[in-house]
Amino acid sequence: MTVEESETAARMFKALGDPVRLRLFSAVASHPGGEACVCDISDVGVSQPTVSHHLKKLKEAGLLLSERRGTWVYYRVAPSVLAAMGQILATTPSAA
Amino acid sequence: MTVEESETAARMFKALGDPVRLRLFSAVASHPGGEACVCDISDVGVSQPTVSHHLKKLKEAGLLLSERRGTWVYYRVAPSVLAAMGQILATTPSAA
DNA sequence: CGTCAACATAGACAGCTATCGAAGCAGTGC
DNA sequence: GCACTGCTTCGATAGCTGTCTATGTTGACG
Repeated sequence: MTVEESETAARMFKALGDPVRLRLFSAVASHPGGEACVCDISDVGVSQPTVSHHLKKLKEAGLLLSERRGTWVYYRVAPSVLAAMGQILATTPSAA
Repeated sequence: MTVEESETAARMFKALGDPVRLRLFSAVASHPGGEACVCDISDVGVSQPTVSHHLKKLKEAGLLLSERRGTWVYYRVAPSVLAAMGQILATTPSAA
């Protein structure tokens, strides 16, 4: 594992290394249609600006994408992340 | 995803959310025999006390186990983590 | 144009964290 | 018992982070 690889992967792990962000990511990933607007998932126990802050971090880490449609902003899991999950399932020998 | 679940999982992600720790974990996991002594993996670009500090964090997160044998201390991936990996491979539908 | 709702940004602050050098502890071997 | 090696712990410090309140921005609707 190279230094560069470890830094990219660590950035993603780090983004998921907060309970609030993990619940937000999980909520987006498991939402019907594969996407959710902020108002759908902002009931995680912190204030609205804090939710926005965490979603920004998840976006910066490359885990989520956002798109504005009218008044609402919709978030969905980045395709590259889904691809990475598929990659893991395809390349892992049997069960570690 | 419950609050409790998210906190446990986030603790593990957070532990892997540092490039140095990720390389250490990777080095242990990919080492012949499934275990490695500190001297085998401590070439990650930081001082030796810092390596020890990171290994402690990985142990506290439940990702690694350590065992002293004579002068050396050996680290290996925790069985529960290996089991969790197997679980993911077994329960994930196809490719996310 | 004015108002309202949905999100984002700015600024501040307490708490955590990664890192180091120095010192301590545990075994080995002479 | 003494010195040496491998690793951990201690103490200090600079930098990051999660949270809040207050304020901006963007679009919808009369």
